[in-house]
Amino acid sequence: MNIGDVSNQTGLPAKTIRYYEDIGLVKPLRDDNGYRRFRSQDVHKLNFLGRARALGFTIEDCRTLMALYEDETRASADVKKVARAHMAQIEAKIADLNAMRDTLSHLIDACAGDDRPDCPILRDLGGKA
Amino acid sequence: MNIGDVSNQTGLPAKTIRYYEDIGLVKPLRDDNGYRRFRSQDVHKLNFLGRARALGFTIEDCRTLMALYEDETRASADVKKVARAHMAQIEAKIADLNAMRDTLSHLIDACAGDDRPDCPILRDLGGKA
DNA sequence: AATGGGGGTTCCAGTCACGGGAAGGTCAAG
DNA sequence: CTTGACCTTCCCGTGACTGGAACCCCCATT
Repeated sequence: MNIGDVSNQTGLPAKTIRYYEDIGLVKPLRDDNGYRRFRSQDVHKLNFLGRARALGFTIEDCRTLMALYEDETRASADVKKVARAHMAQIEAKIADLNAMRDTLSHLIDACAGDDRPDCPILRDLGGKA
Repeated sequence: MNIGDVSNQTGLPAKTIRYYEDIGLVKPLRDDNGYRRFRSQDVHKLNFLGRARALGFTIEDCRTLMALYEDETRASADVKKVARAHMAQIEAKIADLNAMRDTLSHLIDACAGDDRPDCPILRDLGGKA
């Protein structure tokens, strides 16, 4: 398979696939004309990566998870540890965003949103709370 | 005031303050020795920027908000529009993260987390759902 | 044989909002 | 006079790509 077919099958842009090769996540073969030739195991790996990225894992996490995936003697505890650390990050991010949203929500509600200049949002940002 | 004092007063790193000057958000004066000299209005602007950034506004949003802040003839509707657009982004992000967290949460719960290799997390990533 | 179009390739630059660190000038205190 | 804490500019790196230029390859049509 050429990169275009793989892109269609996995939903990953060709650019992204090349990037993943660059950083050593996949190692497709090469045809005589220089084209990448992807085996089914490469496609499988790329699907794995796509799903892991969709769950928000960093590339380095993906590298770790791939290694565990391919290691028959892994301990599921190691996988769980990575997943838990990642979930903690996500929850922290959600908490930050919720705080922002709550503040913004109050300010937006308090703002008339008409053609007059008076605005609680700018008052707050200006520090005259 | 020199940059260090401003950094202490605003809580912004000196690097950030220099960066904000670079991109034209503040325009401190200069002393003969080349040091930046910040007037109170500069400090005020930087505090504004710090608060806007803490609410997650992009630098370009900050630029817009600053311009509105300094425009006596603004319409609060314009401010509200920027804030609403930003809040929509935040809510979209929160929704994404919540979806990730829910999926991760299920997978983590299903994973034994012991020394055996069997792992639902990897099974899911591998596509054998 | 030339051409056109739709593949593919590499490499370079840009994104966003800074942070790290080097190399060097300035200033007040001991 | 030297130390140490400031300040300056400049350039590189971050994460995970994306866009674009310049070029090669292959098949089909004129």
